[in-house]
Amino acid sequence: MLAKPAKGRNDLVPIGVLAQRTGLAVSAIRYYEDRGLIASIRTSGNQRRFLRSDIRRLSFILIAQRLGLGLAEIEREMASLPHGRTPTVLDWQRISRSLRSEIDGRIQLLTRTRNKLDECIGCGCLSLDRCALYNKEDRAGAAGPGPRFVLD
Amino acid sequence: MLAKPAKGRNDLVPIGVLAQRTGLAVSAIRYYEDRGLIASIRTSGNQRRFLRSDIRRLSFILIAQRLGLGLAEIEREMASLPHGRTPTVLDWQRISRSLRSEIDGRIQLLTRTRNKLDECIGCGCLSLDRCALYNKEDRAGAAGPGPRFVLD
DNA sequence: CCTTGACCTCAAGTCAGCTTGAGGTTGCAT
DNA sequence: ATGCAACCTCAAGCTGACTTGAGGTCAAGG
Repeated sequence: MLAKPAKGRNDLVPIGVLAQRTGLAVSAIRYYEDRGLIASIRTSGNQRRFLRSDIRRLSFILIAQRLGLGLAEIEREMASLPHGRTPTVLDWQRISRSLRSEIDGRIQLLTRTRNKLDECIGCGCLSLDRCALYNKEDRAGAAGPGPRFVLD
Repeated sequence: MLAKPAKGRNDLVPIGVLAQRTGLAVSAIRYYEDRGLIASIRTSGNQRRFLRSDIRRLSFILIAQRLGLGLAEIEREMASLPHGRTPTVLDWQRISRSLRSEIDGRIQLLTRTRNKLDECIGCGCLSLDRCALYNKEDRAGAAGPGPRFVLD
């Protein structure tokens, strides 16, 4: 019994394993599948089986979410990572660079806001017309969409 | 009839004026009133009348939202601004400093994340166990809650 | 054989922060 | 006096990202 039918070299994993490895809830993974973010095949008993590499796909989703991307955006970004292929280093580099510039943008926005707030601290006007902090020009939300908001 | 009932020195304004001055939708202002963020009195005909100073309260809400605070948090912060009193410069300073540290935190978090991402770009591992980007330690969401998400 | 736990589907619920709609009233200018 | 914009209430809907619940199946160990 050295060459077991694919049990020792376990390529296909059930949903619970994915959940455990990623920290996601099972229901969340099913939801991602519905949304088309990951794919599965079914056993004869209709249970999902995922590729081990989907752990990486999920990791990617989690990371991207941390950066404030919504699932739709992630979906777009993921379109380039073929289902069932482990993302190569090159894939990952391309995407991380794109994420990096996302973060950069957010940091800049926040920094600008902070500077304005500093100007404002001495002022106290709170005038929508004059306040540097609140002008229509660059309303662009320091906040992004997010999964569940953990902040404390 | 020199002393008109408070018409010339228009202290009380209808909801539409608030909306126009703040850029908020009328429905949003009513919603805030329901939530207890601002208060109004009614005319004999059951229409809301707000204090002019509520423009400032609303401004404050808008600014705080931009910084990623949720209405509940804002409510808390506002508890110190008595209804119907124009926030003093001191009120505002205290609060803005508190907001400032909020922003600081967010910037730091993002910056840390960016650094980790940089480390990761050369790595490409995407391993949840090893990846600096994704560890349970400081899961704390680069994203915050937000009103409507405007990003582009 | 039986239980336990992991799995399945599908519908509905949750939270935040509003908006939309239906149906009705007020207030101000002409 | 009348017209009409601005106001009112209340209920329901929406987006995003899930969770929860009900009701059922599957696989393995004792």
